[in-house]
Amino acid sequence: MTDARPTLPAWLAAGRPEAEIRGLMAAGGHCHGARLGENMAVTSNPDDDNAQAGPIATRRRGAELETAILDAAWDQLIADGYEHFTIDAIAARAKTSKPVLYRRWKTREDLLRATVRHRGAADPPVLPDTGSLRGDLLALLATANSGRNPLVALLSSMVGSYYNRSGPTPAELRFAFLSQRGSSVQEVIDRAVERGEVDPARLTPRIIDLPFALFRHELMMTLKPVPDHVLRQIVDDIFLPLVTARPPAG
Amino acid sequence: MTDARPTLPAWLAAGRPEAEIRGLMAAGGHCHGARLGENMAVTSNPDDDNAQAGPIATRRRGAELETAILDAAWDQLIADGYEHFTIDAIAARAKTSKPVLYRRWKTREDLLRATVRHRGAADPPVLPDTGSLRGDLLALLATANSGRNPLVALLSSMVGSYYNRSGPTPAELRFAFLSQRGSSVQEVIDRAVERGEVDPARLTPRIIDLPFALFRHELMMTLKPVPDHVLRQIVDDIFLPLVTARPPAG
DNA sequence: ACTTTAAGAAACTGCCTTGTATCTTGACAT
DNA sequence: ATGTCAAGATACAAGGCAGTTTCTTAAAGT
Repeated sequence: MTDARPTLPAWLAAGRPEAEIRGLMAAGGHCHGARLGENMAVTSNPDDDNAQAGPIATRRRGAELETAILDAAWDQLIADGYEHFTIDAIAARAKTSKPVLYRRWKTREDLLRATVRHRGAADPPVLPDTGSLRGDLLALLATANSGRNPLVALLSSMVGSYYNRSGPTPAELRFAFLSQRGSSVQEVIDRAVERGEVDPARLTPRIIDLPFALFRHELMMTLKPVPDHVLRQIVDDIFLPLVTARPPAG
Repeated sequence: MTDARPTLPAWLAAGRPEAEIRGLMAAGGHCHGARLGENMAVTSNPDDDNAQAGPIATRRRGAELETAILDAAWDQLIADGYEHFTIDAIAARAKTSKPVLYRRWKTREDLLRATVRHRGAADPPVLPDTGSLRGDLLALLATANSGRNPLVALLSSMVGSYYNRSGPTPAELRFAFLSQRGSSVQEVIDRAVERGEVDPARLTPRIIDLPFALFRHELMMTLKPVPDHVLRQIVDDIFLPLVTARPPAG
C-alpha cells in the first residue's frame, strides 16, 4: 500500500470553487507540480506565444497571493484530508512553490492554523426572516447544513484516515462505543418511568439520547472535562423539563 | 522544527495503566526502541542472570500478545496523537517488533481500526442507582466524564496536531467559526421575543446554543449532511418546547 | 531606465516511516 | 527429545516530506 487517497464525501468539498482561476492564467494548463522535467521558465523564448495559447506568465504578489494560498490550503485539507496536507501539495494546488509558503509561515502547522483562521473569517452568514422562530431556525440550520460548514469539514478531514472508504464502517466510530452505553440511559429512564417521574409520551429516541449528545458535544468542543455545573445545566435546564410530566401547554 | 511532541491533556491518558506490565518481564528495563546499538539478544550468554535481575526472557503468543499490542496501540494513540501512531512506536510500546504487527494487520490503518474496535469493546458501563432520574443521569455523566471517554480521546488525538501547546488557542477551533454565527441565532431569537413567541425567562446561553449544538453533534457523529427530519426534530421536539411561553408546570 | 523586492523553479539534505526479508530462539505439542 | 511454528531482533530498500538554498525573472517603485 503506497497511496490510498481518502477523498472525503463530496458534499464537504462544496463551497469553494477550486480557489479562483487566477487572473491572466491562460486555459492551457502550465500545471506544475507534475514534474515537467526541464527548466521551462520563460527564458526569453519567443516560441511561447505561437504554441497554441501559450501561458502568458503572470505573477501574483502580496495579499492576493496569500489568500490564494490559504484558499488552496483549505481546498487541499478538505479534498485529501490532513494526511495529505503537505507543503508540496498545497504549493502545487496554489500554483506556486514551496519557498513562497515558507517565507510566510515557519512550519506546516502554522500554515494549518492560518488556514483555519482564514476560512473562519470568510462566509458572513445570512439572516433569514420567515416571520416565525421555527421558520427562521430551520432556515439557519438548512444554511449551515448545505455543505460549507467549516468546523465539521475540519474535523472530518482530521479524522479522515480513520473512516476512509473501504474501511469497516464510517459510523463505526460512534457505534463501537455507544452501543452498550445507550442501554444504560435507557435503563435509567425506564426505571424513572416506573416511578412515575417522567411522561413516557415525551420520550423519543432523540430525546433519550439528548443528555449524552450534549455531553459529547461539549467534550468535543472544548476537549476538556465538562465542568459539573454544565452537567447540571444539561440535566436540570434542558433534559428534565422536557421529559417531566406536566400539564399540557396552554 | 524536527519533532514537537503533541502530548495531549493528561486527563485523556487516564484509564489505561500503560498496558500491563507483562508477565515475567523484570523491572530493570530492557527498553528497546531506544536504539541499543548492539545485538543484545540472549545468545546463550550466562551473564544475564547475575547482572542485577537480568530480564528473564518470556514470550507472549496468540491472543495474549494481540491484546497487548492493541492496548499499546491505543496508549500510543492517546499519548502522542495520531501523528505518532507509527508501527515502530507501537511495536516498541508493546515490547515486540514490527513483523509481529505486520503478520496480523496488513497496513497501519487496519491496525488503527482494530485498535479502536478493541478499545470500544472494553469498559462495560456501570449502572448507578441513586433513586432519582436526576441523580442517575448525573452519575452516568460523571462516569463518562471521568477521563476515560474513548470517543473523545480518539477525536482529540486526531485533531491533536492542530491544537498543540503553544498554538494560538485550543478553543480557537470552535471560536473562529462560531463567533459570528452565534449572533445570528441571537438575532433570530430576539425577534421571536419581540413577537411574544418565546418566554424570555427560559432563555439561557446554553439553551440559545442548543439547536446548533445538536446540529453540530449530529454532523460530527455521522459526518454526513443532517436529514431534514432531524432538523425538524431538533427544532420541534426539543428547542421550541423548551422556550415557548406556557403556563408554569404543576 | 534602473533598482529593489519578492515570486517561482529546482535541487538537495536529512529524517522518518512503511513494508519486507532474514535469521535466531523461545513456546508448545507429540 | 524433538519438530514445528511463531516471536522477536535486525537490517534494508524505497519513498515521502519538512525545511533550506540557490538562482532566475517578473512586478512594483523611483
